[in-house]
Amino acid sequence: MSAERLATDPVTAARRLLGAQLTGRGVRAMIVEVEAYGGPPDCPWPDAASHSFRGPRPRNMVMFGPAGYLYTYVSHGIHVCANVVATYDGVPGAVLIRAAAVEDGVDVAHSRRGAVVTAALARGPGNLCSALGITMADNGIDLFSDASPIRLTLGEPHTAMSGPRVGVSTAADRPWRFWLPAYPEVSAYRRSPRAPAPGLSD
DNA sequence: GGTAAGATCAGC
DNA sequence: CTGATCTTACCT
Repeated sequence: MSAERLATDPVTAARRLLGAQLTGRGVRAMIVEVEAYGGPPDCPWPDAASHSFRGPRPRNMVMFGPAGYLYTYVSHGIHVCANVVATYDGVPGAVLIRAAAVEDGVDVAHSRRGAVVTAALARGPGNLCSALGITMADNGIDLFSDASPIRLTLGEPHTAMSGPRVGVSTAADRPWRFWLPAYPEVSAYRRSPRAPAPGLSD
């Protein structure tokens, strides 16, 4: 069971997810950009930017479960974003999948995204879920089960770049985003307009 | 029961 | 830079 390789701190899990294959509904893509998210103040990896920071809630329950499960949420009422749950059962942590390079099923991904898009079909967490057909109905599924419509296959370690996470208003300087160099799917960095001046947070 | 903010994206 | 669009969480 490869899920054991994700039963570790969110940063290590994030690095291990780079280069992994995510297969969903006729599309196979290699993960090229991720962000680590931790838990409440009293856990080993406190993280004010994490959805689990204020403890378990109906929405974030799966973040508190075992590693290797899918946590989805709706952002700004518009986009679905996908996380892979990390850490140990009972300790919250997750890795947001921000971008992937579509390697198989390009036509399927293309039809889901719309005619205008040419390259970078899965650039950005919302676009990625759109391309792979991931919805809120997939929240809580086991990514390592043969029965799941979305599946994950880990690969070999990669050399990664790192930097601050995109769009978060708290802990804005923490370098918990990781990506593989030279992929056009990697997002441009955008600091949240609500974040304090660089150097003053976290 | 009201309201404000948000791990986004596309179009000016 | 701004608007779209809606769920969640927190307040009264």
